[in-house]
Amino acid sequence: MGESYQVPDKPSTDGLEDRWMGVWDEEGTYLFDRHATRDKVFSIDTPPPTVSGSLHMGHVSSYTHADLIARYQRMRGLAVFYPMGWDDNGLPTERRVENYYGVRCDPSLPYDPTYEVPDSPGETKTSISRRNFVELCHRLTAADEEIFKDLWRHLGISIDWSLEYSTISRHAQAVSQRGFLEMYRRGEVYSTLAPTLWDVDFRTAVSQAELEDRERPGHFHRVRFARADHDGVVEIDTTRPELIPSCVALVAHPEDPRYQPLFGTRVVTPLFGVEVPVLAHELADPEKGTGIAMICTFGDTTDVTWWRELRLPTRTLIGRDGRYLAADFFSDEFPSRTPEAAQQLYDTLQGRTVSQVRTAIVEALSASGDLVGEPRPLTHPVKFYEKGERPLEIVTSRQWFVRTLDHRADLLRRGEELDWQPDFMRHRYRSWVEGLNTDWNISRQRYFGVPLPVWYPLDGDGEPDFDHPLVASLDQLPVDPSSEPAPGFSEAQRGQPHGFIGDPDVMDTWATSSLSPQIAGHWGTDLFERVFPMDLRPQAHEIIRTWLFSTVVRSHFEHDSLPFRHALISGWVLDPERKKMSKSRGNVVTPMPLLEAHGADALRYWAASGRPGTDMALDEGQMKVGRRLAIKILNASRFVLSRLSTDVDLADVSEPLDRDLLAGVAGLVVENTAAFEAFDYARVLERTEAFFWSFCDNYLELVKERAYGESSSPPTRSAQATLAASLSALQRMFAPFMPYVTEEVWRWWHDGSIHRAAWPRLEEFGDRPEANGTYEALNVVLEGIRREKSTAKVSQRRPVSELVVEGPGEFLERVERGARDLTNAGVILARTMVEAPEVVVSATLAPEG
RNA sequence: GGGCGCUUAGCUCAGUUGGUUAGAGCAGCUGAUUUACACUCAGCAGGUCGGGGGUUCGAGUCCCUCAGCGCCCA
Repeated sequence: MGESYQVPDKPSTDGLEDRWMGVWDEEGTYLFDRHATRDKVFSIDTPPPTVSGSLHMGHVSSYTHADLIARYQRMRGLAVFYPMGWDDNGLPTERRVENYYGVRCDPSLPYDPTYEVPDSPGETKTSISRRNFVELCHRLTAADEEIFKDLWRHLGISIDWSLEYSTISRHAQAVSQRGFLEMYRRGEVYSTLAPTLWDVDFRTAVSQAELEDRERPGHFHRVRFARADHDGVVEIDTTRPELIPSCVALVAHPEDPRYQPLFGTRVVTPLFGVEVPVLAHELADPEKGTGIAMICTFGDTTDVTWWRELRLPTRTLIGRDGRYLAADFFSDEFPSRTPEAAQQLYDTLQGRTVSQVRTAIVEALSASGDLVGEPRPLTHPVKFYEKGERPLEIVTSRQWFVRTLDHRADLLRRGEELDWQPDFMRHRYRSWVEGLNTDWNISRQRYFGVPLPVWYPLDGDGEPDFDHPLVASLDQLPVDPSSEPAPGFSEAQRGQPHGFIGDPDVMDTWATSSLSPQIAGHWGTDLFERVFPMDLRPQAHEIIRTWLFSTVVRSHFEHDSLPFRHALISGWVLDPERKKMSKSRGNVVTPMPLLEAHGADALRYWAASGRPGTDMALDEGQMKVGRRLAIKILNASRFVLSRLSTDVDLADVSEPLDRDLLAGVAGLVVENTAAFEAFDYARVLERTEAFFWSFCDNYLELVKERAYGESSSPPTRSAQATLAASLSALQRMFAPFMPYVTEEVWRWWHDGSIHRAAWPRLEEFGDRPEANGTYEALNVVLEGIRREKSTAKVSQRRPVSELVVEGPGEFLERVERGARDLTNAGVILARTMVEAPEVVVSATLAPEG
């Protein structure tokens, strides 16, 4: 035999991560080939994580899943476009900056170039200018991004870091603003003054996608309205008596016989004496309360629907800070029959919060006798901003909207077109699109975001003309309308009659991240044509209605296509007791300590057991198993390679056992390839691992003497060639899962990275060996021998003085074909084969000594 | 209220189109021991596949129904 490979004496998993991470950087292992044509590219629309959030095990799991696919496709020979973005713009960052530095943004303050950040946040928040605030946002997110990047790199996520971007970068801003302008040009966005869901603490509009219902305790109050022209009263039930002064009508179902006589008549609101009509509408629920409800402007989204469809007046009470505004009960807006009393009461309410007013009104209703009975407690769903702490109010404000409702049918069709992994996730998308009830509000009254690239002309009185916005030109992007003048104007004309004002708002963060393919792919360049539509969108299921939906919307408008072909949806990581991890439960596990304790390959092993769409429990036991597998790969590779000739030849594979083993490997390759194509990475790992463990415990035990005997006889060469071919394929099939240990063992006998090596193909195995049952038959006999020895509590090396194998003729033939290896592995001194219908193995053990 | 998913060994999960006696890993128990690996190896034990009903020669798998858990939408 020729020379053998140089392998370490005592291989270890320690230090593999630092070594190979550096080598991959130096060698550019994961760099995208920018010259590859679209058919040779596999492109991934990587989720840009919110860097202001904390790192959690969900990141480890979800990004590992995507990386498994990326590594597989790279080994298939495709140029993998795998960028990384950071979502750093938006409210989460602002909130983190406010808490981290103890500051608050006050846009009315001038920029202070000498501003120094305090060492620690003070008791009360310091007000700083918008520009100072934005600078702090940049500073903190830059630091946060380094922490995230460190985890991704250690985990071995095979990102091409030259493609890194962030959603607040100038490039992303330019793309985002261009996307807006293109939609504006085509009439897909519009601005309007409309009732809008509003968070009174963050003082910004929020979109339907950011809502969540929370069960909250409340009370039903039965309130008496007097009929305007007759004696008698109408009783309504409401959970929001504080809105009585903004009541504009009562409403009941048109079919409801109790209220049909009242339709068209008028009633008078209690306490405030305002006359309002009684109207009919299908959305009134006869089952709820007394079956007749008050419509206020605005208590909830149903009020908005009624207000719009019944063309009711607006009586605004709640301001953007959640406190009661001034109201004039002597004016036409609040036409009161008893203005003095109404005004007197209302003046005590002005400036107070919603909950304070509720208490006051209930007291007043009680005193006036308009409250019927006691308030009845109930639990009901209340709409909250998902990041908010107080119920949303509805305020009237000017906002930019993307037209989604008009395109519902097209968007549903896009959802059907998309390949969902797992398939049932398509229901999430469908039910969301079917339930859309407002267009997508993309403007936010916040600071750290992409500005709307829009100005408004001022008339002679200095009033803005919102219906004729001035829009930026494409070549000036990115643009900040609050510091740059509108096209055709000078900065001196800002705020002047016949001048302009800039739109003060920024875009919703999803309005930017919905363009992640265009940002990462550099829309407008040849790169974009090479990567779009993306092949894969990996993401978590809770952002189907936000990120996935909004990306589909933008791509549908802009490119008349889906933004990606396959959506790979990850489940959640639950704590070891299968409870959802949350800060309030205090059961959140951060990845870095686990990564240090078990190693990246081990964490990836655990993550890879989570199938798409399935929640998985955090399981350190699985990580330990993963680490053991990594060590086994190391040791087995060392054993095989340390005495393996460097000039083996597959044509030398002649022994039936070897041919059978190779047939098994070839079958595994076929299965694994099909499973990976179906995104079933978990099955690939499971099967490869099972095969590999048997390979170590059975095949290696059977052939070690033959393979590493002194001679270079045909049986020895056959075993060596088989070992080389099978080890090579197994290492490569493990490579996507355990990038570090496989790189280590691969480099013992190859130049270049295993992660650039070819995924195993059937053709590698020469003349396609066919299974002949030898391996299986020998394993059955070995198992019988081992059982005898184990039962006798003796060493597995104890010789068998007499082995009797009974079984069908075909079985005995198979055993006979591997008799030499069996004799070596089982230490068999004598053997008898007996033809029989059932397989029975009995071994007489030699005496000790 | 509508929808989706899950329920298999103590734990975490496989189980492909219905087909021998339902599998794996971990944990448990019993052993082995020095040249690949103690981060090892061998063996053993452990399940009326959530309940009920149905289709079928045959059901963990298909249908109906009930229950529990989780989630999505309204």
